[in-house]
Amino acid sequence: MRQKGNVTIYDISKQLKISTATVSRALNNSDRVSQKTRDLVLKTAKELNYQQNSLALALKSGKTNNIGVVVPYINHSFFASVIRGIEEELTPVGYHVIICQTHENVENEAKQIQTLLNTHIDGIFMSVSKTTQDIDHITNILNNNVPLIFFDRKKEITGVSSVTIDDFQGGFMATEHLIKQGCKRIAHLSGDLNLDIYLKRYEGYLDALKAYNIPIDRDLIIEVNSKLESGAVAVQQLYNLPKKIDAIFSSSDYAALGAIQELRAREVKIPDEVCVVGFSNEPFTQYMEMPITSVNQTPVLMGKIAAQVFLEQINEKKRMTVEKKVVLAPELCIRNSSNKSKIETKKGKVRI
Amino acid sequence: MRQKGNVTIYDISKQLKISTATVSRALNNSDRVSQKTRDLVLKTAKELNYQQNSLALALKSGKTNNIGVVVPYINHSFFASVIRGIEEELTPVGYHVIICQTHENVENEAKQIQTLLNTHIDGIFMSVSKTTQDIDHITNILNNNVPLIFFDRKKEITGVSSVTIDDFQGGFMATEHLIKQGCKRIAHLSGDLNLDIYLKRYEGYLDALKAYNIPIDRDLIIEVNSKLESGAVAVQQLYNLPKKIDAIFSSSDYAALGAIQELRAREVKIPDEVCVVGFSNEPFTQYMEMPITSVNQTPVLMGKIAAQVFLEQINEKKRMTVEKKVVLAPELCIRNSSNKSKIETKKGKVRI
DNA sequence: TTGTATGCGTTATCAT
DNA sequence: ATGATAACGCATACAA
Repeated sequence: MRQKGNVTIYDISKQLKISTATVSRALNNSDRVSQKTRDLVLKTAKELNYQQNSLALALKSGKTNNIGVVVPYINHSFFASVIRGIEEELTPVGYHVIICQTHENVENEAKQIQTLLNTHIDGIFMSVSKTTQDIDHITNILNNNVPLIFFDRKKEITGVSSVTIDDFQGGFMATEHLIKQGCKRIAHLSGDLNLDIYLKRYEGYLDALKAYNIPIDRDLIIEVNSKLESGAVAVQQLYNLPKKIDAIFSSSDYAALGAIQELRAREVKIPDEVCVVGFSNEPFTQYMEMPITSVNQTPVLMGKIAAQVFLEQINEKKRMTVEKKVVLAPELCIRNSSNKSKIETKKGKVRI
Repeated sequence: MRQKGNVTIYDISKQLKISTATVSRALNNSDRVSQKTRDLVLKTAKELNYQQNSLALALKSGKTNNIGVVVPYINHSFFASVIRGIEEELTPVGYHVIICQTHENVENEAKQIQTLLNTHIDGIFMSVSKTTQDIDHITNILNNNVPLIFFDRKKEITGVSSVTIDDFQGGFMATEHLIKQGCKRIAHLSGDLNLDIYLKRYEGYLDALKAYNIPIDRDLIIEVNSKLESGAVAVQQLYNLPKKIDAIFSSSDYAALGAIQELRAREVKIPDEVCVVGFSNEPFTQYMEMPITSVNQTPVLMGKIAAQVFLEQINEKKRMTVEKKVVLAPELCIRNSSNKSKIETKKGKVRI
């Protein structure tokens, strides 16, 4: 008794007086059906408007054609753009993208992963939460034999592929740019150094200073969060120092903006007296009256590459562990907040 | 032969030497099991780390606990925030959120809906694409007996619930605010008037002018798209008119920003000579050096309400058609671009 | 209170 | 080339 009116291979087999097995074979382009029956099946399938029931297929094959994406917040510009990239790459090949938020909380992260595994997704893309130290819930993904791809924020786990940008290079490029603008006392607003991305940007900053023989002054390095206020507070702190700064490289666009607001309140001329560079290329950086120089992480591309890595991985999966680390080139978008001499956007180099 | 190592109710039944039916009943809190067996089942289920196979359940019940969200672009601030709201409301009750993009293209929209229906989602949330005229692919959702909730951009279809903001009120509030600032020649940058939301904002604008006995000047009404350039072009056009304007109400924040840039290029003082109000409360509006007054659509709330409407709907579903239209109150965020006299944010009223 | 048997829609194995 | 049937894991109508 068909209640939902959905037509199945059984309906086709009944109408054609053949077995469901033959119908299935015809539908799946098996070479073990005569051309004649195949045509007949295809024809009546179209007539009856047959749609394969993906649920039955999923139960049988264990493959749902769903993938999960786990991020801190889905409406943060960066993550939303990565997800866009993933969707655009995976939808055309038949996948559906399930999104989950962790709110930067490990417990949520673990719970989301658990429910994803329970619905038998075919893969998980994730950017770990800031509070994630313990990784049992992540290795659990691998134990379930589900492909895992990190993007941006990752943990070092063997057998897990990742797509990130070269944060070191980003930090280096930003700092080098400031140096070439003639800046000598360059402050750095770093993020939480327990997170790899912020550590790398910080190291890039240090390395650029060394490369140009500029002494490192620990007083100029301040840890902030990604809030406007903390950028403002940092500037206050910097202006309590005896010697003035002439540039700020911030690991966060929001902190950079807060810093700019505080500088302006102190009537400091930007970029003439102080140049400012942010990180992430948040949409607002380009819309300001004084657009903010920032490092573009090319999030949509990052999502697309992550999707491609996933597709490669499930194809190659012949009982062997595949691990691929893609490192995208950051792109320095030079804007008025640091541009004394009208230079153009600089691109870094890709490493794979 | 368990290949995936996944434990099933069969494993439990075998170990306990009882039937799978009893195990199933115990697991589902049926009252037709003795307390003793129930405890035993629950205990061994925990020991064996039993996880219900949601795929089998889905095949059996026809309910997947997945819902689909169809939007033009997932990384546009407004849509991303609505999705966030949906996720936060639905995840706690066991749903997964699948996202799909249409790129403002009807064919994509139809295709996305089709594949969603094919995976048997339990509901669809959507904001229609700008190019959508024909709605057969949308009514098709209802034919499949799948609950549909519109948010923001909707079509008039009986039996379909929707959550929107009161765009008319938003347009009215914005215009009234400008009038109270002393503005008399208020231009309006409208969006595509085929879309309901833009039409309503436009009507709110007209109504406010009438209410305050300000003559309507057709020359001051210009249709733009949501790009910066079109806002700038509109200003050029407005400044070709013999009489000067003293305010702009734009249905788009982007057009408003473009207008501001052009005004500034012409050295027009904002807000003293011209006040500007946008719509959508895009993040950048508050981060500018001169923050832009805008109408907040409270997108996260919109998503949460939409989710709640969905949950009500599937509960009440006793063969009757449920249709609920929720209209949220817009919130005028008054900022420097229109604030000659330091007023605070105004809230509208909710209609249900 | 518990067990047996069936169906959800498909594919795969084995037989014919 | 085609058919019969088991299996995927679960819930439930019906029996006992």
